[in-house]
Amino acid sequence: MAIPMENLLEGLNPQQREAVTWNQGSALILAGAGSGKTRVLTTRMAWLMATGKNRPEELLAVTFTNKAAREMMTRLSSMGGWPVRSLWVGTFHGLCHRFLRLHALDAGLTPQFQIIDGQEQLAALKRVMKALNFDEERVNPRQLQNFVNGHKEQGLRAENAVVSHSAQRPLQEAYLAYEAQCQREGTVDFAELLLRCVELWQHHPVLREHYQARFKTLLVDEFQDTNPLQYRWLRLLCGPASTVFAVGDDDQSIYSFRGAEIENMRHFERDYGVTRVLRLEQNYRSLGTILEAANALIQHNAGRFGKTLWTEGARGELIRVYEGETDGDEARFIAHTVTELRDQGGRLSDMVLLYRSNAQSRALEQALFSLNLPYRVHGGLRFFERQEIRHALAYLRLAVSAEDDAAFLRVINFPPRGIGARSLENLQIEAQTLRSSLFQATRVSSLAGKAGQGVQRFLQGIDQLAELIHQGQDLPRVIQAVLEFSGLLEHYRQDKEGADRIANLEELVAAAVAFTQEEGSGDVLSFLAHATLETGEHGAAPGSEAIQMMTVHAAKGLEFEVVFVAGLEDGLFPHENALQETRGLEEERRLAYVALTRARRQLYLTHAQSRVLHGQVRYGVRSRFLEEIPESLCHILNPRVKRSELSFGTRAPTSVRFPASPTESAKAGRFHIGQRVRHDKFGEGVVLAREGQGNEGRVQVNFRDVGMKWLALAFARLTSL
DNA sequence: TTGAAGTAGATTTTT
DNA sequence: TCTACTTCAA
Repeated sequence: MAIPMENLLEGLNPQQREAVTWNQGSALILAGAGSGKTRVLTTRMAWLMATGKNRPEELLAVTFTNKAAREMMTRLSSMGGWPVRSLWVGTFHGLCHRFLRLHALDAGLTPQFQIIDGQEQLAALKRVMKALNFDEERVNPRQLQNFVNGHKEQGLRAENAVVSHSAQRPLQEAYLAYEAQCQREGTVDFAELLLRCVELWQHHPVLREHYQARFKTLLVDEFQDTNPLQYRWLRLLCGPASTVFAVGDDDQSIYSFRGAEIENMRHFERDYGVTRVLRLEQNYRSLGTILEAANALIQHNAGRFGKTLWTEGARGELIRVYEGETDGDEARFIAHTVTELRDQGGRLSDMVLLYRSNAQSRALEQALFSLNLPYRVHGGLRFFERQEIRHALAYLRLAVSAEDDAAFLRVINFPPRGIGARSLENLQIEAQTLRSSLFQATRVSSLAGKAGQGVQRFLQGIDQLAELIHQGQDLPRVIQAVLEFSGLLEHYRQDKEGADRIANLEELVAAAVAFTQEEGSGDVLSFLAHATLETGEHGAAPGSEAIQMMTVHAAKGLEFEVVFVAGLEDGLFPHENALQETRGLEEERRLAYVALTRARRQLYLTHAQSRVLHGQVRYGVRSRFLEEIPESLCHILNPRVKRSELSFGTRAPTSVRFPASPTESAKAGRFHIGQRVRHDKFGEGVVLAREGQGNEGRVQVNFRDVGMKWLALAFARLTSL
């Protein structure tokens, strides 16, 4: 044993210790925010192994994110000398993928099956609709996607779909056709990974019993986020002699729109004979006042398991509440405060700016920018989601599986080879009569002769690629070959803005090198799965000194010294779509609870009297969630002053305190925000926003005559007035 | 094949 | 009001 037992349990509080050493069957651990949940989970695994209760191969731990899975692995390996790499620790999707690769044929899949992400799924559904001659007016592709995923998350195939209105008939029909199309093309979407796995075990009792006997302990992280399909998955995998160790927090359930059901926690109690729920309530993250506020807020929800966070630490400062006059004012307040905190020695990377919806980031970014504060917005495109990367990988996919029409369509005319919509239509017809894939149809079609060498070269290139893969050529070299023959590099070299894309393509080769080293093999299929399943972190680059900006959803699981929550108005947060029913409102409240509990030391809650939304000025009321936090915990920064009492005439106090003054924003460069400028063609205007550095960036200018324009500084002839 | 022009849709999104 | 996407003309 790598670590003696005493050391393993050392430093755990009594509740954590009880959870770790639980010995009475399945357990449900109610783990509050910042209560050391991951530590308990990993120590539990280590304890099971150290006591000889389980051998490593008898454990299976499942999480929702790759990050969480990695964190568990890292902690485990720091705890001792177990063969961590051989452990079954991963995301639901990652583990399902593993099972399905092992038993592809039994699951009714081609061994070359490819995983598609949400975007590719949407594209696939649009193709289905086209094939069925469905009007995008009548059936909305997004709605169809929700229909499909919603059903899959409930474990329902198209044939069993719930069709309550006649308007849903077409949706079911499309779902049915989509299933067939995926089967034909050898693609599997995210929900399908789970569903196939469940069906695999249902249809193959021998397999199911094998795994049931093998995995003695199943550990589940973030249990409150499981959907019915995942619940069933777990139920099937858990054998008569196995136990489940489920860790979750009903108060942090914020993904019901993705099919998650908190009720699963109640079902769990019932189905797994849980007699006592263990609670981790001691919080190691936040100061007392912050916890008090969070506790008070969440108490307004009904039907909770119930828990109260507490800390041995100090109470800390009061929560600062600021009411802006406008959203711009709110943003300037935050930017000013950030500056102050930084000047007092605070680190920007210890601060986060949270909001309910991405649309809010704009105004906030503008304010930060004009004070020259570096910021980092989370939630943009991730590495493997970039267009050029998708293209490159599509070539790879096509080489692996000629049936993959989605991949074919992505690359047949990119870079352009003169294959227009017309030729594609003909191809499609040809493929249909031949009952073959588009790629195969291309081989025999007249198009190959007519449209000339481009297509010939394309066909040959894919064949050669397939040959390289067949020979076992190493992955980076295969990708290099893709880049060369496809013409992607050449294409982006012609493109004015292609430099970044070329850099990313080179990065792809680097990623392949890294992957090959980590995995110890350069299997193309594994790499493609990796690309879809692990879309690449888009978190702040480590070491970058910038304030982070993200939605509250994205902040779950993270913590920061200082947290700003902006836009606390009814209609925004809680969001208006959720105001109707209690369930929705309660989820919004949990979301607010998540937001508050991200803070270690300082918490700022802000809102605005008016804000511009969808181009219209909206007058908001302060969020009910603010009212639910005891006033005694708050320091209201701007006690309401009646306009008539002001000596500034019509100006409100807030706009006096936080002006977007030129002196502050001038630092932003030659064209600072608020700067009046002239353009040869557009006339006079005012700079409203700016992106990028120096001459590389672009500015948004509101021209008196022609309105708003974004102008690249490198090209636009702008003169300051 | 590109660009302009028009139009729907605008919460959150671990995989 | 903005943007992302489709449609239409050249």
